[in-house]
Amino acid sequence: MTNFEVFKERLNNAGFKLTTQRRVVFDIINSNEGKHYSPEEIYELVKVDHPEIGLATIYRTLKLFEKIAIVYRLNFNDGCSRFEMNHFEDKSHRHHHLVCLDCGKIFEVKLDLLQDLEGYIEKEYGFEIHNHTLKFYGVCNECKQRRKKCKKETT
Amino acid sequence: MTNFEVFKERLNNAGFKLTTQRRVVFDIINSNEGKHYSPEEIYELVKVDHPEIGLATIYRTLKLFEKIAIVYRLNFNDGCSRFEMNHFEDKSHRHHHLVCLDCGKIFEVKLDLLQDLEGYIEKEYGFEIHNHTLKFYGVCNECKQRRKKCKKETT
DNA sequence: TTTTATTTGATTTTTATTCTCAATTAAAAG
DNA sequence: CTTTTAATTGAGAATAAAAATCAAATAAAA
Ligand SMILES: [Zn+2]
Ligand SMILES: [Zn+2]
Ligand SMILES: [Zn+2]
Ligand SMILES: [Zn+2]
Repeated sequence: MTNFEVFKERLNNAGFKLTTQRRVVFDIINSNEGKHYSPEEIYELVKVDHPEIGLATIYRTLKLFEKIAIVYRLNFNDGCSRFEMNHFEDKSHRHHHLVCLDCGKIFEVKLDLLQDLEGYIEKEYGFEIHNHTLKFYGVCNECKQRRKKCKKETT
Repeated sequence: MTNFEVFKERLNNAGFKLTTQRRVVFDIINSNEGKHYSPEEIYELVKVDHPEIGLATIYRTLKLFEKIAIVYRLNFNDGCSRFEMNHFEDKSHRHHHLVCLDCGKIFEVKLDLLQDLEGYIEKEYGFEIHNHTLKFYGVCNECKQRRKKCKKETT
């Protein structure tokens, strides 16, 4: 079952229509693995082939996609929400985010490693975990190298 | 060293003045462990004893506190930032958040348990971790009980 | 006490997101 | 393939959190 088929099915199950607008937004997010687009960015990409589609529709569509679990809404404290595919076909595909405090780049970590913690929480708090988001803030490898180099040059 | 002394020191080191407004906002956040207040909520609490303090000052102060690592900015996707003390005196005090999808309540988990994952990330990605945020979404114990009860009653 | 740069309150401005509503359209029914 | 119907859309207005502005106030250095 392809992502698109899952998408169609979820729309149907929730009683929503498959419109051109929804298909276009889906395609952009689905074909940009690893990107974390804002509504405005998606709007710009949509405009290229579909200048008739309005920004309000982008916002509405993303909200709908979030509701039927087609996308995840991410927050990197940069003044807007960002979105990425929910890779439903592959549970192990969930990932964490590394946010570089220097260059602002976002990296993805495919390994989950939260089983212990989740087990503890479910047992200790009786909290039934459905999902999680984990972000690490720090300095990426590239920026670390650059810092070293600058240090050397000033010595 | 008390939280307040650390607060004064950090203001000083960063070259900022200790004003009444800053002291009042600090006191409210510092004396409300476990709470996650929005700027508006802090504004309401500040008003009780200091109706002369304006909302813009609350926003400015929280931004400053975030910069000098007095507070953390939290995001629970409810339309505003929320803030809590950075418990600097005790590193092990960092905690994760449990967000109940039913009742919206926020719970805190004091256990970190991310050492393995952090070690893996530092080694595998060369990413130097300074901080992290981890949220779990699910159903809290209370809401789980309520669901069970409702199920029984309808049987 | 005087000086000076910082900070503040009040207000306006900005900007992401939502709302409104008439016109359009997907898809169910015939 | 039409007709019907309710959902959806585009354009623009409305909302609301947060930031910017600026003259007046004030902390802290001299
Ligand atoms: Zn991602
Ligand atoms: Zn970097
Ligand atoms: Zn907390
Ligand atoms: Zn609950």
